[in-house]
Order: sequence, then C-alpha cells, then structure tokens
Amino acid sequence: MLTQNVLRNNALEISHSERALLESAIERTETYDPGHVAVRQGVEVDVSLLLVEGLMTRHIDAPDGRRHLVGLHVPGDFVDLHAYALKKLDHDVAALTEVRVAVFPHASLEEIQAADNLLTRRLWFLTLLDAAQHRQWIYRLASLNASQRVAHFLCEMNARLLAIAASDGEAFTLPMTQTDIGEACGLTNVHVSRVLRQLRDSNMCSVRGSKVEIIDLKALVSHALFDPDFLFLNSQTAARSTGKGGFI
Amino acid sequence: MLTQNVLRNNALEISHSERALLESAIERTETYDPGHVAVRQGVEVDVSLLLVEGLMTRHIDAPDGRRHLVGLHVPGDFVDLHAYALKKLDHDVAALTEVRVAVFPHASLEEIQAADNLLTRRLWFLTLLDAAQHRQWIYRLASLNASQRVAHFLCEMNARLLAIAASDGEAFTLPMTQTDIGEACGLTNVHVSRVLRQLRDSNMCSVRGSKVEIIDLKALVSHALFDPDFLFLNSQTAARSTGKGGFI
DNA sequence: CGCTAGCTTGATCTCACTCAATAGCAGTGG
DNA sequence: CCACTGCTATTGAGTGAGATCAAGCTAGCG
Repeated sequence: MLTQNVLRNNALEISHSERALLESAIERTETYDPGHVAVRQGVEVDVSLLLVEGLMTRHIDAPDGRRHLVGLHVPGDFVDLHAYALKKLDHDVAALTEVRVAVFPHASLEEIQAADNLLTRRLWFLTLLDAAQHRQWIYRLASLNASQRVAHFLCEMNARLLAIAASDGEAFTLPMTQTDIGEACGLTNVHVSRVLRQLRDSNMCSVRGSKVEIIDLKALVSHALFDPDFLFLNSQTAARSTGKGGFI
Repeated sequence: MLTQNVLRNNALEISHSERALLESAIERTETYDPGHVAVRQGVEVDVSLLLVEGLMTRHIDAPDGRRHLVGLHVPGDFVDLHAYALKKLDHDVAALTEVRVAVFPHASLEEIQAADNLLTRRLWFLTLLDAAQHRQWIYRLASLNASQRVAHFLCEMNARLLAIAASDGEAFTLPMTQTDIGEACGLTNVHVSRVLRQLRDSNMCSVRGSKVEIIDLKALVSHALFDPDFLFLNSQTAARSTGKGGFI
C-alpha cells in the first residue's frame, strides 16, 4: 500500500509483479519531525526515500543564510531517487511537516535494475519527472510576476494533490507558511502576503493558514498561464487541474 | 571519437568496452543550422541526440512569444537523453549555432539497457546531471541579482567548457547574443548589456561579441557565489573553475 | 551603398524589496 | 485567570533594481 501513490501520481500502468518487486525493496519506514534534514547536501548516501505521508522540501542554502526551495514533494514522490545514481546530492532534503518515508536501499534498487528493465525505466522516468518540474520552476521564476508565480505554484500543487486524491479540485490542505511559499516562488514573505490578498480580492483563490480554496479555477489557471502537461499526469487529472474536466 | 567529450565532461571512468557499446548505438550524425528546432515540445520521438559540435538550447516558449532557456548544451552533452524514458518533451531543443549531433535510436538504447547495467546507470546519471544544473538555474534566478546571475552563468559555462578543453580558463568562445544570455538569466537584453559593462569596468571579465575573457576569476567566482560542485566535474577541473587550481 | 542584427546609452516608470509597526494566536508559566 | 513569549500574518511608507521605451551607434553583408 505504501507505493499506491506512486501509481496514481504519474499514470504508470504498473503490473502486479512490478509492484510486488518494488515493495519488496523497502527495508523499513521512518518518521521525521518537521524541519528534520533527511539528506544533507554533499553527504554520500546508500538509500533512497519514498515519501508516504507529509510534505518534504528540496532546498539549497544560500551563503547569506537564506533558503531556496528547488522542489517540493507530496506523498508518492521518491524524494531522492536521484541519489541512486548521483550518490551525493547537490541540495538538502528536509521534512516540512511530520512525514513518513519508506526506505529503499540502493542495493535493492540494483537488484531491481538487474531483474526488470521495464521497472527500471519507470524509476528512471520518475527522476526525469522531477527534472521536468524543475524546468517549470525555472520558467516560473524567469517569466512570471509575483502574483502569477504564486498562482502557478498553487495550480501545480492542486494538480499534483488531485493526482493523489489529496485535493478534490476545490480545496486542499497545504501546510506551508507564507515564508515557505516565498522560498518556493522567489519572493519575500511580506510580498506573498500581499499577493495572496490580491488573489483573494479578485476571487481566484483563498489561502488562509494551511487551507487553500480554489474559488475560480479557470481564472486562476489563466492568470498563472498554467499548463499541466509538464506534470505528465493522466489526461483526466490534467483536465481537472485546469477546470476543463467538468463534464466527467 | 564522437563520444570523447562524454567522458571528459563528467569524470566517468568509462571502460573501453562500454565506449564501444555506446558508439555502436550511433545510427548516424546530422548537422543543423542555427535556429533549427531539433525536438519540438510535445512531439513523440524515438531517438536521442548527442551534441558533438556547437551549442544547443532547451527552451520553453511563453504564451506572450518570449523564449526562456531552461538549459544550454555544450559538445559532449546528450541534449535529449531524457526523451528515452519520457518520449515526449516538455520543451523545445534547438541549435544555437551550427551544430553536429550523433543520433541514438531508442531501440539501441534499449539494447544497451538489456546488456549493461553499469553503462545504463551512467546514462541515467547523465540525465540527473541535467537536473542538477536545472536546480542551479533555479537558485540563480531566485537568489542572485542581475550581475551575479550573469557572472554565475559565465562561471558555469567556463567550468563546463574547461571540462571539454574548450576553454583554457582564461578565455573562451561563447557564440551567444546578449539577448540569448538574457533568456538564460531572466533579464532583458538591455540590462545584460549594462551588466556586462559593469563586469568589465570592475575588471572581472570581458564579454565582447562571442569572445569571453576571464580577467579575475577569483573575483568573478566570489561575486557570483559560484560553486562548481553541482556540475559533478572531476576535482581538478572543478578547482580550475574557481581559480584554486593554479598549483597544478 | 543601404540594410539589418546586435550593442549601447539615456529617461522614465513600476514592481517587489526593505524596514517598521501592529495584530492574532498558541503555548507556557506564574 | 492573565502576562509573557514566539511565530505568523497584515499593512504602510520609502527605496531601488531592473523593465520599458526610445534613440543612436557599429559592423557585417548583399
């Protein structure tokens, strides 16, 4: 059951045997408190972690002490599968909320690689999904203004949470402070606060504490220039994430 | 010989047989003119391209017609190896200069995957290098100001060109317009022009046309807060890219 | 020679940052 | 019960980095 969101999350029609093979590679599960750094930049690791519950960040610490998110993970994401080939990461991985993770020793992943080429390619695919998300983050930072960035970020989270049934498309829980959102969008917490009020005042969405309500999805998507294609979701989820799936 | 830069580029101590296997997977080579779009966003592909000569971009076209780079490739880079697992890309790949590429059919890559787990993991590693670069680009956009961004970009290009012996650490050819640099750094061409003059006036580096001269590497690296670790270069090249390798 | 692409420089404007003050709220302890 | 602390959010005033708009300049090339 631990891997069920891996399936949902990216439309892989995984077979029963593949799933069994994958689950057999789990050594144990662990829980971390908020703020716990699970993987430290530059430190060699020999396991990879699948996020089962909670949110985790990938972030880079700037020399001036600021923190910048380069990725955010929801349940079902392999947070550091790339460590299987890289061994050392170029960033930290930390728990944003209380989290539960499943631990995959790299030795087990090697066995999978030896045994099942298709499943291996699926795992490879997952690491490439991360890269596709990175590219959208680059695009967001380079090309959108503050309110578009925040809107784009909320659209992305809505789409990804939809895929794992953690959003119903109208409201979801996002346990991030405005400072966290700022770190993801390259904005100060003060400006995030202003922008969220704008989005509320223009009846697109309301973010209060960790409660996000999508008021007018189409307006939000269009304001953010959001395109779910890069998430490689199944087409139904993608449609719902832009408000084009009302007919289902 | 086509793959020689793949070796240099990322410190993989690849064996003779691996290399032979890799080269045997090349179906043909092709040349493209500047501006040619080799891979179009969303179009399914069944080959991947290794860049042999010239520069290629990965970019996303914004709805307003602007173009934003999400990656830049030098000889030795697999420009769209990720298409092997993704099949459709979320961005375009285009020639910035006249380029020569080696074509790897995905069918051949599948044979490699079936035959050689270690080489497969090396290829996987290459796609993860791209992701690590993406993360640095995110960091650059989110956290550095205009002159730091440009300096950081030039440091990155210097380091990567050093690795393939296309820079001697003091000067190199970078056939990009100021508009291109702006698209890579999230700046307007006008502001790139101003920033390059600042860098020249403060004796860090000089960019004139496609000729880049590193005048004071240490100052440039320190200004840009550049850290070559994420490039996963061999340690000698990394040291030279920050000016700490003078003793060699 | 004139045309075009790329680069430079100036004037103006605006978005988002910084600094600063205030309020709400949860937890803690007297 | 209230006072105190710390964290988060809100709002205002002032500032500045980089965008935009516009005008020249330079060099390569038919």
